Amino acid sequence: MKTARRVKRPTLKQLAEAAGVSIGTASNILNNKSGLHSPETVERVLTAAHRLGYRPNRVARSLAARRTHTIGIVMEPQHAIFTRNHYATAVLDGVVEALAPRNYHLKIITLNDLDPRTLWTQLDDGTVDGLLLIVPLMGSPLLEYHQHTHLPCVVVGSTLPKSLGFYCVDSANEPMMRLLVNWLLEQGHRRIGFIKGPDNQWSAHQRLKAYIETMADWGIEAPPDWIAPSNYEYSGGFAEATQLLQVRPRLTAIVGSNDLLALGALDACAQHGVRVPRDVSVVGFDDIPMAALAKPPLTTIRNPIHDIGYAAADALLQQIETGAPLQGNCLMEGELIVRESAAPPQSRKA
Amino acid sequence: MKTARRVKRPTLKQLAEAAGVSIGTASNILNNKSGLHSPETVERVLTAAHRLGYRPNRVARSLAARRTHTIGIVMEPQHAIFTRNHYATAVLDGVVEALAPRNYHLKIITLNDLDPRTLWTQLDDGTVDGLLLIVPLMGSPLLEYHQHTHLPCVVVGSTLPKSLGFYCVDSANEPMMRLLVNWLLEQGHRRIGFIKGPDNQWSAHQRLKAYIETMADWGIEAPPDWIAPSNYEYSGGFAEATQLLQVRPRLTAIVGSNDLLALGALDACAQHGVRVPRDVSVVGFDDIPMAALAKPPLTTIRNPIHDIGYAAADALLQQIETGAPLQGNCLMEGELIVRESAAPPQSRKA
DNA sequence: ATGAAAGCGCTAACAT
DNA sequence: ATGTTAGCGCTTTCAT
Repeated sequence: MKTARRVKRPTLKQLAEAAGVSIGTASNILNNKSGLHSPETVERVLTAAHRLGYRPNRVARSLAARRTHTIGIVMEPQHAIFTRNHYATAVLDGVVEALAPRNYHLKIITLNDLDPRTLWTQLDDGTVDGLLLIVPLMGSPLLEYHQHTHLPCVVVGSTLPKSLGFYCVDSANEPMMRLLVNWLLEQGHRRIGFIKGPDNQWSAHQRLKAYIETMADWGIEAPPDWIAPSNYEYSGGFAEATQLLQVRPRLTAIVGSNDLLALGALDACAQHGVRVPRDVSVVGFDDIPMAALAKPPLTTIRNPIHDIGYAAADALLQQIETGAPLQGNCLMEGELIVRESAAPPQSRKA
Repeated sequence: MKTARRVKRPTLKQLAEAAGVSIGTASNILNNKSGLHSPETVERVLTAAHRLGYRPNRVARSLAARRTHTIGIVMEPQHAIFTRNHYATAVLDGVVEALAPRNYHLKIITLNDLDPRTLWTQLDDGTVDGLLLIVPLMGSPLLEYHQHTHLPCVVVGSTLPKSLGFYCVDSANEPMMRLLVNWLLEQGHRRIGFIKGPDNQWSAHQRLKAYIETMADWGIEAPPDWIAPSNYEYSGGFAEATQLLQVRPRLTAIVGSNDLLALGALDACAQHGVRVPRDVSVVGFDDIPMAALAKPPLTTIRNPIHDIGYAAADALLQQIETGAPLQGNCLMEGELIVRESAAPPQSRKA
């Protein structure tokens, strides 16, 4: 029975000694910069590494190479709860998927607050090669990014004004919302209500704009009481739909500008004895997992969030590795998912 | 207009020079090891740091101090999809919450596979001070942990056999399932079916055991066809409930050993015209967000997953900082959440 | 109270 | 093809 205690992990130096080569040679071989090395030397080093149980110290490597092979993902503090943030969770999945095969690592950066005195020290601390900013909000200190750091950066889930200088990967909010509203109009709906997301999110404004413009395309000017400002949450959808149900003459359809809002609207309808889709159609935006399980199953637009996360990570790595800043934005579309919560409006027996 | 380009971030050395102190002094002051330093020196260093925009390089600090202030969270490869893994997501939230105020950082470690040749090099690479193992499975190479590394470690979501030598933070699966089944029995149910989780998860065995024993306490020996092996997923619940609905004489209640199974069961009932809870009661385990929104809302047990994540991170940090291995396990309970998917059995008009 | 100096474990440029 | 050496930016003794 061996009682040898390996107090410390072997270092490259020890490995080199054990293999009878120089430390530089050992380093090269372990980093696959061979082809320049005799097969037997390679063999000797690899064998010794295995025998000693050598494991490279990535921290030392990062310091010397000035590359950490790690990226950070940054959220607004109030959004940093994954169980209540399907968007961030799905982005995370996409990022993880993009990183794994490229052997990059991922750091979740959780900010307690966005105090500008400490913010940039936390973000730019040498531990990451680049940053993914998840749905930065209007007015966020994060938008001053380029004044404070030169770390490569990609914005996810907000399509920012060009002037801010970020490369953004996001849903094509306007085309997608147009598609959705257009479809409702084609189904025969004219009196369509809209529950809007929070004022500090770009996507909320973009989706609302698309709704208004699409209605206008059909010659309809939506009055203020058809548009309910809310917050992208179930409870908001429930509350606002309750209001929209009071509009007279009645609305025949309600657009939740995300699925959570629509799900809340669905339950508000059920609670008030309004049948969906017979009395009113309800549609959402995102196609979160719960949408398909709703009663009735929710008609919505698939938001390719996972792919957005993947593409964003991909773009960031490219920027890190080429050093070239990315141009323009990447806006991804998603198709309409027709389920059972929407149908052509019934002619009503008044 | 300044056109100065800061090509490189200032280093501690430059800061020290600028402040006219030695590098060691500057280091001490920045790390709040003052009290040993004259106020004016402190002042000079801090001012210089601010003026230069000095930001400590955490990588260098980690190398020198041999502490990274980072922990890693490790999942089985097939579970590393957060959008399909509410458990891991909720644990993540708890961990994030525990880490933030302590100024620890978090690395998500995504393994493509558990190949033992590369596994430990990936886990023990010097970038983390400790590891959180999320729901390791029976037979997983991760269980050989202590043979391969001495990194501090805490297991989350699996209560492992003592012999494996891990400190585990987990739900108190047996007491909680006992509570649930007991309640059903108290409601008058006797013919209670059970949908079991996957064979490679300890929790599945523990929950089943509690079901069987609680039934036995009431003098009931559940026959094999009351127990449906499945996989903790919605689709499994749907399929197995469909089978359980065929059992004759009829079951009056079905226990999904997690909420997803119960949700599937709920929909299977709806699909087959079986009314819940009138014809059959359905209960779950976990209280995931969807449970409350189900139709009817699901009666279940609250699984304090977030708190488990928090406690696990807390335990790990303690172990890292004291160096003392933790003793025993930490099993957390959760209360019964009575909603509308379960009711006393109806006497049936045959 | 402050400074000097020796690493931490590795990469990369250069020399041979 | 291999060895030597100078850092990477910081912490931490040990002197003073």
